[in-house]
Amino acid sequence: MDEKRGQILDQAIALADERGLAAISMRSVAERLGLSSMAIYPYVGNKEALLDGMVDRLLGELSPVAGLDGSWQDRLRAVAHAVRGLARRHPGAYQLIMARPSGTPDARRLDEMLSAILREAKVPEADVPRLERLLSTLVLGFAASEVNGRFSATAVGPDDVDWDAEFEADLDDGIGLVEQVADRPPTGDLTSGRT
Amino acid sequence: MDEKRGQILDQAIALADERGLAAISMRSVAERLGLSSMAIYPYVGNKEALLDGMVDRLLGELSPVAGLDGSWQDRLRAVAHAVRGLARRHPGAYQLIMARPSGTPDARRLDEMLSAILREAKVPEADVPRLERLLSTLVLGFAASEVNGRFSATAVGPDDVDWDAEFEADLDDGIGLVEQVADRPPTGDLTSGRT
DNA sequence: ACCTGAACACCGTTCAAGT
DNA sequence: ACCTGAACACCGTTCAAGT
Repeated sequence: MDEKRGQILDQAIALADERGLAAISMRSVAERLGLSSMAIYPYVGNKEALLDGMVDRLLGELSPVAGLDGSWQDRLRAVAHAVRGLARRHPGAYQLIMARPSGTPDARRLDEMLSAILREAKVPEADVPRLERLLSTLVLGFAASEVNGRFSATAVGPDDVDWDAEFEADLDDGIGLVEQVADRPPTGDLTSGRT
Repeated sequence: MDEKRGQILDQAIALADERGLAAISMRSVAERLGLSSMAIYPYVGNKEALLDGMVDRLLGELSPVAGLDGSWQDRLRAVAHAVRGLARRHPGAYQLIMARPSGTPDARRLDEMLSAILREAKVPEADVPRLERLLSTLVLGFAASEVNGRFSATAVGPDDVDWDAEFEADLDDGIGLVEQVADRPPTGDLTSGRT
């Protein structure tokens, strides 16, 4: 059953958020469902596939934001806020998204949302894929850093950082960057190989 | 001895690059040095500390770029190229840098280089820490993505991406973003708490 | 001072077996 | 069809012991 697979992934994500990624084992996840470790193999394949499944399930939480309308700036803000919310709801599991590339439909949805936004911003077509990668690095990276503390080592002195304000300022700068590229002759096609 | 610790870390990094991060175990690293697993504990502490030590050792490879002169644009390019080179020399070990925050002296050097560059670019002092975090996310994130294939799932169709050209274009946009902030009234101080 | 080896409580995964 | 339990080759780490 596909529903059982979903339950397993949800419990794995909950366990990662509660006890950290290191607490994830085939045994611990199965135990959370009252099963022996071997009982979950038919549903998730193996541990690697379990982790990939968790990533995909997390990205699925972003789909509500796919159907929004409004200006491209508003939609970019909405996507970025959705990613940040995902990271905060899932502080343990989120870093899997940065660590594991994923080519599933749910994973592509984020890319497509960003590409659509860039096209509406009149970014030259040749720059869209590159800027899409740059933006997603920025959005995913900001959320990851806020959550996993890469920046806490960096943070200056004893002051705390106002992450809400920093997030909005970064978003403004990201929008400025997109506008800058849109108002400029295209960089040239960066793909190689036969078209 | 501190020299022995260095040898252990170097062998651990080499092993990660050759066989992947999953191949790193206290036993496998020790075996590479002809030792039993327990023999390396006095030098590296435990496995977590071993991984942190690897991160710090990797970041140490960036120090040659700290003493460069030239325009801030040239120096930003040099830092970014150095990070990218590090990722390409160490495709297996590099992702530890993204995954593990580090507060050691070698880790701070990169932050300080970027902050110095931003100040020379006349970025308002209140924006320096934020932009420093944004830039390092961009630089580290780009290198990580190129190396670990997060983007290969994203890449459009059957075409290959010219990463060299994309890297330079991203660098241009990053410089444009810095100039944009430098030519603007400051966003206001984003740190909270008593000064 | 530096290293080894046995031991313990874990892993992921295979396989044969149970209902 | 779905699940269990024993087993195997691994882990990280502790501890007592060797030189």
